[in-house]
Amino acid sequence: MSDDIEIPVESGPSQELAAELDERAADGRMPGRRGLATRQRLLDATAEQLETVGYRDLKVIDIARAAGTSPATFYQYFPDAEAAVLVLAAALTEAWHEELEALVAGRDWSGDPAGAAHEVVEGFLTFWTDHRAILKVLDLASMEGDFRFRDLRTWLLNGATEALRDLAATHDSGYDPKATAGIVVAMLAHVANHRPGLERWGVDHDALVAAMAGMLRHAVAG
Amino acid sequence: MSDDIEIPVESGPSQELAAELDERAADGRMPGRRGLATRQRLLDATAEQLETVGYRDLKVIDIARAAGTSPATFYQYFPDAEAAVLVLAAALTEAWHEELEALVAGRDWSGDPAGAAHEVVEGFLTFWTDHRAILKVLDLASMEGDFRFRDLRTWLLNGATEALRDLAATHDSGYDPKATAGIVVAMLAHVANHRPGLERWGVDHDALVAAMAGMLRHAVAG
Amino acid sequence: MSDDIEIPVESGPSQELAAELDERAADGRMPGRRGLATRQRLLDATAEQLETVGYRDLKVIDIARAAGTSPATFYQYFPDAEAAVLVLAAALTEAWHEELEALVAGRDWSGDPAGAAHEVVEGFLTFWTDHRAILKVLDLASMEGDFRFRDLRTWLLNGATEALRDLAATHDSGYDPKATAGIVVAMLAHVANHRPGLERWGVDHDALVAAMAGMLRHAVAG
Amino acid sequence: MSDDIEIPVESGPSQELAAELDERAADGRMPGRRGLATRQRLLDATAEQLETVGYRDLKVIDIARAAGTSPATFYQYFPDAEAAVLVLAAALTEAWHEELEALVAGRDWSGDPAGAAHEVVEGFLTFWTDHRAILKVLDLASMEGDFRFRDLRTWLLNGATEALRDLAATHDSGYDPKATAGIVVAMLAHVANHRPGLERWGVDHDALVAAMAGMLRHAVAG
DNA sequence: GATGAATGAGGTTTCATTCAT
DNA sequence: TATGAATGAAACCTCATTCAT
Repeated sequence: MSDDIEIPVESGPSQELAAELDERAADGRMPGRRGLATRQRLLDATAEQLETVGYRDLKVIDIARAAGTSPATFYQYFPDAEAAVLVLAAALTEAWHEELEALVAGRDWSGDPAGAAHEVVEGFLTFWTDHRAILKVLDLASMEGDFRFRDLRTWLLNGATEALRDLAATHDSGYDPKATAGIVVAMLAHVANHRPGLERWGVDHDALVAAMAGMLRHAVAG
Repeated sequence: MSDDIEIPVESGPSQELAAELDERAADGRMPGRRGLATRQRLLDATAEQLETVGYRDLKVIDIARAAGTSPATFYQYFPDAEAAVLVLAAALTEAWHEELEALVAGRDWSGDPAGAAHEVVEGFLTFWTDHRAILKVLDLASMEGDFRFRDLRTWLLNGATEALRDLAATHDSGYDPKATAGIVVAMLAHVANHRPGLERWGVDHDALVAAMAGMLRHAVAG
Repeated sequence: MSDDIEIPVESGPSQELAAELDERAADGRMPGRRGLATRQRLLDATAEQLETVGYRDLKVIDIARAAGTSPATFYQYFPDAEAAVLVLAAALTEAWHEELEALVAGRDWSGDPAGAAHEVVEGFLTFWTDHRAILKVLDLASMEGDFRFRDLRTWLLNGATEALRDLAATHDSGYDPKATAGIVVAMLAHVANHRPGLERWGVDHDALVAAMAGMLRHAVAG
Repeated sequence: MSDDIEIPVESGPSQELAAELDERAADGRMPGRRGLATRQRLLDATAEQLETVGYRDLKVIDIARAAGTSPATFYQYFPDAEAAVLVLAAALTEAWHEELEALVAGRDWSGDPAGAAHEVVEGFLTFWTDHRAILKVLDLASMEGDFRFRDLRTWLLNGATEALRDLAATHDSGYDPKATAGIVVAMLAHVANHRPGLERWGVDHDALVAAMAGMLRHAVAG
């Protein structure tokens, strides 16, 4: 283990992000009620575009159209399309960081480990599916080394991962609990991303969940 | 289980791809030695761009420049940038399909299951790291539902996945062997993609490999 | 000489300008105390922008921000950015027309022509340097044929030029006194504009002033 | 005098300019015959625009239209409109640097100083009028501190200015010959720029030339 | 009086793509 | 075979300007 090089994500995403996430308009002023509503419509439209056309083809002009405004208005609230995505990702992180932690930590692992594992897997897959558009961006941008997105991703998953690590640490498997936790989350994330492919290949949902729950339980609960 | 809707990937990538992959030039003729060399330079340049700028920013103009030619020449050999990527992906699939199968199947699972699992994990991570640029595209495009890339990805991993499934089937874990195999591959792939992130988070390579090997062994060899 | 086509600038800038210079707000009403203060802040901000970014990049949005207001407020007082510049230029003209005349006329040319010439040159350079931002606009717009700015420029310099002409007329140099006066002012203006360049080229301030004073004295005082 | 801080313009415009002036296209390659012709058409169109609409309103789209091409083509040859202007200015400098020097140095100053002065003034005014559009940019940009343009301007006028300095140095006026030369050139330049204004004010061409020639002669030839 | 908010309009810039050589 | 050259098309982005509050 090398805890010493661990980055401090316990306190939330980095300070640098703050500047990119604040709600001020292009002229530096804080928008009023109406402005914030427009901003929100633009964010909704961005999410919508992300689901329909993907990150690669995200265009300011399309977001604006979908929001019922003009590109000029978009630029009042965000410097570019990526900034809006970043806000969405931050909002997702904010909203789900603790929920995901609770998804793992709030289970009866000692009384019903199989049930706990099952619930975690189902909960995780549901979460991932519900938000796959943004999570895809988070994944992709992280892979490409974008610090802002990677920090958000780390923070989003951090609570759950640490809860899994703590669980894994309670029994001696002979493996690094941290590594185990990381791997489990990776497994869940990747399966969630590629579920359609797996199903097409002939693996149905229940079998998938059962097998993952089994692996999860074995890994963290012995 | 629904083996009945399983798509026939055993025989290699779909026929539709063939048209996109052939080596004929824009005028329908088969290029000669010199033409093929140019085509290859363009492919190499495409791979290079994929590594440096990523899929999202892949541009014909940059590929051509990197290959020391002009865009016009590029269009002699490929209809667009994606087509070149497709060729690269197909070549990777072609070259590694059996290697990956052998990576799994060619191990002494009964004699030294721990060693076998370890070798599979290491081999897989190495493979993925060496080709991460193209594999990233394969992943991304698969996630976005592109059939051509998804078929290639399936075919690339098919040998290994089936070998894992067969292994898993030899002992009764109570779980669907196919699901198990799919999950194991997913785990390997995702960890490979996010290795830098995991290491930054404080998990070093050896611990990661050990934990994955443990999970792999438990999943497919009991 | 063609005094007959001479335009009558003796009485101040043209009537046409009046409309552009009045202090009424966009709605035609005369602003009150608070409104005039805002207007003045906008003028100050315009001058500030002129000094920092120049005429070419003057933008209503920047003026408003620098004044601590919004563009909408700017349009309450001026139809566009140029109008504010015009007001600044007119104010400069108003304030300096007589001062510049006195700078020339109020000297002891018969008793101490060398001293008088020296004082005129120094005074002129100082004036020009202090107001170079607006004078640059006056120059540029005049060169581009804008009547409003050219009339202001003419009126600004008129008193001084005529005083020089009168001086030149008192002795017979054989040259047109008016031409002489115009040339002298041109020399002063251009040197003032390009002082940094001349100094970089290796001519220091004192040498410059001395030489100009010499030429000025010879031209107008024989 | 402070020759020690004199910048070395004897060898032509700075090296940095070279990069901005070379004829390579946007892709870094050297255009062929046809490409260079197009480039030249764009330069001509730029000069034309400069004369009709001025520097402040120079637009790539207008240049392209005037050249009978599209903006995209413009960007093949220049990074922006200013770059084209810079090329024009450099070409003017290149073409006239020696001519202007000869205009001063190639006169019979000892035999017919009045005639020499007259010819210099007339030649200078003609030159300036013929190229006023670009010279205006050179002046303006120099005043705004743009090194590239200022270096070009210095180099353009350098030959003539030094010739004037040498002349001034041959008789003891008591003034710095360099300052005198700089002032004379300033006078010529400014009068040339504002000739229409002076004529409107009632000074006709001949009187202007005569008076300037007189001043010039007195300043440099005693 | 002041200004939040919205946007039409228009120039900038980049690229994929074509075609004649 | 290769490519110089040109450009349509489309997105980006910025501002001047307006209007309702």
